[in-house]
Amino acid sequence: MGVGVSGIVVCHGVAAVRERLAAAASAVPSFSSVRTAGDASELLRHARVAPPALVLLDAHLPGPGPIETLRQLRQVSQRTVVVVLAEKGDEVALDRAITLGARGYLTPEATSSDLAAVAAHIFAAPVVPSPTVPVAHSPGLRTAPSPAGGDREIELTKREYEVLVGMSNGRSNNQIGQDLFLSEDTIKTHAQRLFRKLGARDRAQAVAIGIRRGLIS
Amino acid sequence: MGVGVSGIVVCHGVAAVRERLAAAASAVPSFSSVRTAGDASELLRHARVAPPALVLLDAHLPGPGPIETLRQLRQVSQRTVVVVLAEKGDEVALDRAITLGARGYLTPEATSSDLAAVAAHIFAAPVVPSPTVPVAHSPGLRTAPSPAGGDREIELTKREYEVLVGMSNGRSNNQIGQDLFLSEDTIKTHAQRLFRKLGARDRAQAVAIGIRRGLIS
DNA sequence: CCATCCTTAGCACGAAGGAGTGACGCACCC
DNA sequence: GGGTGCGTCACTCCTTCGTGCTAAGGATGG
Repeated sequence: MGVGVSGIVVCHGVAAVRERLAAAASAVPSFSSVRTAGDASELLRHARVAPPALVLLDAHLPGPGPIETLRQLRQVSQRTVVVVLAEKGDEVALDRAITLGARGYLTPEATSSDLAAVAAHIFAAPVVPSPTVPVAHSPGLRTAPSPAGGDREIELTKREYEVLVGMSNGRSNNQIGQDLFLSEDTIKTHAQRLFRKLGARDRAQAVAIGIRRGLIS
Repeated sequence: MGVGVSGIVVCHGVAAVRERLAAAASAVPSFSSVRTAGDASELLRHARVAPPALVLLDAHLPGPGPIETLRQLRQVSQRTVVVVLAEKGDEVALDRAITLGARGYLTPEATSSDLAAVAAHIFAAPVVPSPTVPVAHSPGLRTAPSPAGGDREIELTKREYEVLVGMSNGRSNNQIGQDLFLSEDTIKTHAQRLFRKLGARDRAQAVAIGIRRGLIS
């Protein structure tokens, strides 16, 4: 039985293909909230507004191309599953897409049952320990080494970590400085290095990245 | 065999008890980074700087008292396991502490082996699916309904959710406005209500709370 | 119909945040 | 010895954020 998949974006340069696939997707019972995008920027806007669970991505997308699009999509929506729309012979684009995290491919002629089959395969629920027994109520320290991964490891210094923790608790730079017996300017310096390391533009994104990567909890 | 527990804070009003317990904790092989606190504010400072895995908390803490302290600690460090230090007869304080998330109690005379036993019990690793098989590499949509919990559910409106997602991606209010075809001022309004609902002081904390509660990923 | 909520939007204001730069001490390592 | 990275602090400059207030339209539901 199919797992519910909420949030699908069909991204294809050709309106006819796009609409046909969207209709096919809407016909899948376990799918909900199907949207369409005609180019990369539209897809990214969708992703920023409401990260989709599944994206069907045109292998011959106009503009930046599917590879760059995939890369940008990854930055915005890490957990989104991407399936590339390509013809059988299109090995090159496909390989590069896979290395960037695409989870498979479909031909643009895919039917509803094709989509359902792919989704059932990809979204097959991994076995998860039941949280019913009291023991599992435990917060569980370090259950898995690192749920994230993918990119290279980021190592924070002690100070950077402490500053990041403070940020995640809604403390101002000044307050963090008081917590650590440091001046606010010093916190700003650490914050700046922290942002560079994490690739964050501000503290909100830094916290998001930090939690997603398991640097803080 | 004991799971490694890194970050222990012994918080007790009496220096002698505190030090003795800290020494006992340091003697446990699987424990590392043992710190002490003489009152609530010291404990909270420790927690803000580096969230501990385990806190031994005096049931008769001076000042705000252990209940209020526990409540504040919960806000700063959600995953920290708290064990209350109380005498056998102290049912009242104990009950209230348990409702606030304390995981058990010890007498102030606890020895190293007591601590080790408690830790082994509490930090017993829950069964976790091995991430070695390729299937488990799946991002896994909605594997568990909500890993967090505890407090009451927070319901965000569509707009609030979208704004929160934007924040977590490091977008400015102005940029979020462009993503949603809204004015920056409108984003501010949504942000304000978002902060209220989440109990956040700024966007960084809002993102932290949002992710921890599973509102966003 | 009225109450309530969501949504949108504006304005003003002080408080933070973030970029950039420079500087000094310290530890480590080649 | 010199390079590198970390930690600390200061200073400027500009941008952004967060808050308070007000207001109005639409949807919903009793």
